[in-house]
Amino acid sequence: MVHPRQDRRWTRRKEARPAELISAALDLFVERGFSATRLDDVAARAGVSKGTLYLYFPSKEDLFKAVVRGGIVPAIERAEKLLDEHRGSADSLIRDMVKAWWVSVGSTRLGGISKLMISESRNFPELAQFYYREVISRVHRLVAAAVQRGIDDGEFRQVDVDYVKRLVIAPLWLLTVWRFSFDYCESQKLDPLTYLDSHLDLILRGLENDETVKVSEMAMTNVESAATDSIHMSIDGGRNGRLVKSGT
Amino acid sequence: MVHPRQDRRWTRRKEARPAELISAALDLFVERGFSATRLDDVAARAGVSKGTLYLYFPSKEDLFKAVVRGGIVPAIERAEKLLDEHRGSADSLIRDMVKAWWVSVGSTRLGGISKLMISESRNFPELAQFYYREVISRVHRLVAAAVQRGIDDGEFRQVDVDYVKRLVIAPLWLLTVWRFSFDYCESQKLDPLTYLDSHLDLILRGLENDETVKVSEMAMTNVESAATDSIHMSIDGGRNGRLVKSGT
DNA sequence: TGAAAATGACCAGCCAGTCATTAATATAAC
DNA sequence: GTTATATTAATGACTGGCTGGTCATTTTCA
Repeated sequence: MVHPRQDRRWTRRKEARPAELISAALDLFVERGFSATRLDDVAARAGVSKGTLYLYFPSKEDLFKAVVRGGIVPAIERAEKLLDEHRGSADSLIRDMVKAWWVSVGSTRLGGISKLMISESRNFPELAQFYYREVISRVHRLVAAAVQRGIDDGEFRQVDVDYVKRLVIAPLWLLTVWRFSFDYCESQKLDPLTYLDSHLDLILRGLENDETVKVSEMAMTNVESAATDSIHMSIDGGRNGRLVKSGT
Repeated sequence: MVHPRQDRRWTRRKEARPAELISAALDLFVERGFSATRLDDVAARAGVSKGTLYLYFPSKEDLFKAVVRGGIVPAIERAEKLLDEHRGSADSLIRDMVKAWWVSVGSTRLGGISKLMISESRNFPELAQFYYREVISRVHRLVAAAVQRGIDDGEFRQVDVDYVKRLVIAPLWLLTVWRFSFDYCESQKLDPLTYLDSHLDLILRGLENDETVKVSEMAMTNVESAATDSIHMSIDGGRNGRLVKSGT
């Protein structure tokens, strides 16, 4: 049996094709949007012809689904694992989750998919539902669980997690969308890590189970001191676990 | 001189056309996106033929610019006036601004323009720059000024307004984008006003100039009381001025 | 009756998806 | 090893539908 690659240095074989096509498609979808992406261009970027593309994906929409499935879903699975295994304060859990998101999605090409889905959801409802089911609802569940844990542990005050989960996510969403739309319009660039840090500080401070308020109110009326250990802990928790400021 | 409308009940005359076309275009752009909107449809919705549309707008892109200019810019001007004329805490100023945004943009068709711009920014860079210049940068300036006022007055703690302004805006952005993309995917709808309220509570609490912490720390060490008036005011400010919960 | 406004058939170009054809590779036969 | 044959992979010219934009013609109105 003769080894398959001989005259051509590396005749590309069937197995590699789908991944190459998906990677090329991700680039172009993110760059130009779904409709504006030409399948000829996707094929060309993957080094094949359009006909070949159709050997592996029955339609443009299926190609898109494959892009989402291949990129985002694994990242979510990692985050779900993080939630399960995390030991420590809800504060640090949320910080870790945001950091993980930035490393594996936000700062990469995958970040562009959020924007892509926003853009195309109306015109491709089936795609939107797919994305909602496979991505958004899972992320929501993840964040809600983290916030709920904080409430149960008395670390956060009582809030409606269905709303708060969105408030935790919103700035992340904006960050990716921004990077893929108006970023280049802005002369003075913002630093993503500082931005995420500000967000975490602000929102976690907002969530703090604020015994301190009661203390100060009591102080105003009569009593001079009260148990403040737990507060102090949560305040401290709001300071540590910062994102490391290194890569872009 | 015979009055112009006679046989036809209200023969529409030149002056009304641009506004009618812009309104129809807004509907369709928001609903379908820029590329997917057919000029035939825009014309039909405005009750004219495509040829007529071209009498008033030289191209699809110009029509789009007119839509943005006509809808958003006036709303921003009102907000700028609000900033100038507002007397009171920065807390209530921000609440008022968010409320005004909801009433005149967020809850209306205009909200769809944000999503539209996100979607099309890459394919129409000139449009994106126009929008950035005329809308985004002005909104940023507006919010930054409000936050800065709070800092200057000692109501908010020292924060980097360039980042915080984005954190104030992000949930609003997400809300409109959501309404025009994934809203229908979700069985249990979220109430926009509760959402905005949660956001304001959380972020304004996060911004509070937290003398209380110092007070409690001091209480733990030695001193028994301190000036807490300003804190109390800001805490109170965090409770009043809520959005009225009536219309959708 | 003439000017202004409106029309809609038409064109040119674009692109997702198809398929008859060609190239590459595996298997068989000698 | 080599030739013959079968099978699988890849190609790219083609098509059918669509739509931004045009313009010769018709309608409206002063």
